[in-house]
Amino acid sequence: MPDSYYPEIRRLDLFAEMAEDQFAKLMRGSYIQNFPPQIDMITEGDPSDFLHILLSGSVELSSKWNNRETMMTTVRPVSTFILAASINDAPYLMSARTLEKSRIVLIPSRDIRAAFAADHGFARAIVTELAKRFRASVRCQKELKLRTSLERLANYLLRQQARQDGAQEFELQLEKRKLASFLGMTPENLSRAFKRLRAHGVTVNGSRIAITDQAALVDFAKPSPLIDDISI
Amino acid sequence: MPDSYYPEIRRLDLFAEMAEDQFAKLMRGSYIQNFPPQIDMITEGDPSDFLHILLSGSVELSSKWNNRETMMTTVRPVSTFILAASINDAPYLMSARTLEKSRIVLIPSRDIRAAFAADHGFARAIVTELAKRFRASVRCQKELKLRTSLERLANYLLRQQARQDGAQEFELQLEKRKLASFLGMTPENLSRAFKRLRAHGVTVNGSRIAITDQAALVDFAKPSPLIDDISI
DNA sequence: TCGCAAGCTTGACATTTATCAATCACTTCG
DNA sequence: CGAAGTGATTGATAAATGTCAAGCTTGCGA
Repeated sequence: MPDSYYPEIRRLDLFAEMAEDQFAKLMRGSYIQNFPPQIDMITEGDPSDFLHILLSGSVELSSKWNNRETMMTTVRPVSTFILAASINDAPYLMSARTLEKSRIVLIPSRDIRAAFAADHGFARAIVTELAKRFRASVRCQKELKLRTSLERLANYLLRQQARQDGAQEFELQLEKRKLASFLGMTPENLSRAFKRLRAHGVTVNGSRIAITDQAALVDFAKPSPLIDDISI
Repeated sequence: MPDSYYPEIRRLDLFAEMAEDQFAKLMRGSYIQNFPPQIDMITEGDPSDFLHILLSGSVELSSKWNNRETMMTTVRPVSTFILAASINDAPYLMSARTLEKSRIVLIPSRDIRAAFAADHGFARAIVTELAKRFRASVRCQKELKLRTSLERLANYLLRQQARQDGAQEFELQLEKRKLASFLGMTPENLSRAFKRLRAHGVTVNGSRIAITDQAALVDFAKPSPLIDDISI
């Protein structure tokens, strides 16, 4: 892999504390690949030979069962994915598909495990990262079990707003059909949910969302730090 | 904590590879407590000062939002819980309550983090454990999003059967109301679901389950290793 | 033994969500 | 420009799930 990508990757929490020589060694064994949009990169159930790092573009992780499919999460740069499978040398639990043209670094899982053994800063970073992701996953479960789809949408909008600097208006980062799948509902139901949120201060125009009555939306959504606050 | 408990704890994957002196040090700073049934030990949102190890009894982890409550999981001996919060020094995402009289070891989170830094075998065990739990959580999410409540129940029964050596008859390990909450449904709905499973080879008598037509149940439940197989 | 409490079940009904079909809006491309 | 395709919306309907109230078991203690 060309050295020019090193700094970008180095900036990730996962690699920030790693010793220089270890990092260089890890990078030397890695590949960089460019994928066009809508390419299936990973199929759930396959063995996990590489840790993936998304440098640019976007990737969705999804799962299937019995002819049904659901989007689990979207990955945005710069971020790793499939860390847990890679660490435990276990099969992927989710499939990955590019949404846009994407540049992706592939680090052999074997090298990751070796670096973990050799570099304590890296080991600590992996633990922190894994613990964070585990907690994110628990939050998702809580949301699915405790909230209706309308409440999930309302809280999703508040989270998106916060991510986009709290602006009153912002763009959805996902196609609506993908958003519906992510929230665990059908596109039709999402469409109706948007309509129902008008009564709680939300105006929709295509992919543009305006929160016209913040207080009303918050009052309805009842966001909780223990579900919605990604920083803890 | 009395030395007599050491071997039991030592047998956990988490501590198996730890150096003897590190392990002894960790244990010296720990407490052991006995809790009666139905005691709230941990409230979600509180800071996580201890890693907990359940030696005997059983504990349920649950979460609340907006006056609704759901059971997330039950912990059975010997097993740790709240590892991720403890590692990341973050607030608990779930509450813990004893189901039965329980004996629990409390290890200060600070000591866990110190041991992690000092003992590489322990660090590796923590990563393996966290990755395993993360994957279990992802599987739960997949199940919630991809399966109806009837399908979740059918697969739950197959998993329980496998855990109890594949016997044709076995006992539910949970009160039905708790099972309903765990599966993300109401007790009434669970009751009706059991009835509907009669058509797929399941007979229920109180908490005793008999799978009278294994093939029919499997055909309906369509268990998948990527959701149901806890060993990968 | 009786009676009560807790959990479970059942029925009737309401709400939520999904499905199917049709239409609309918008983009792409010949 | 106009046709075709894709995604979004809408309406009608069905299925899944929740709610409420009542009745049913069961086990325990007075």
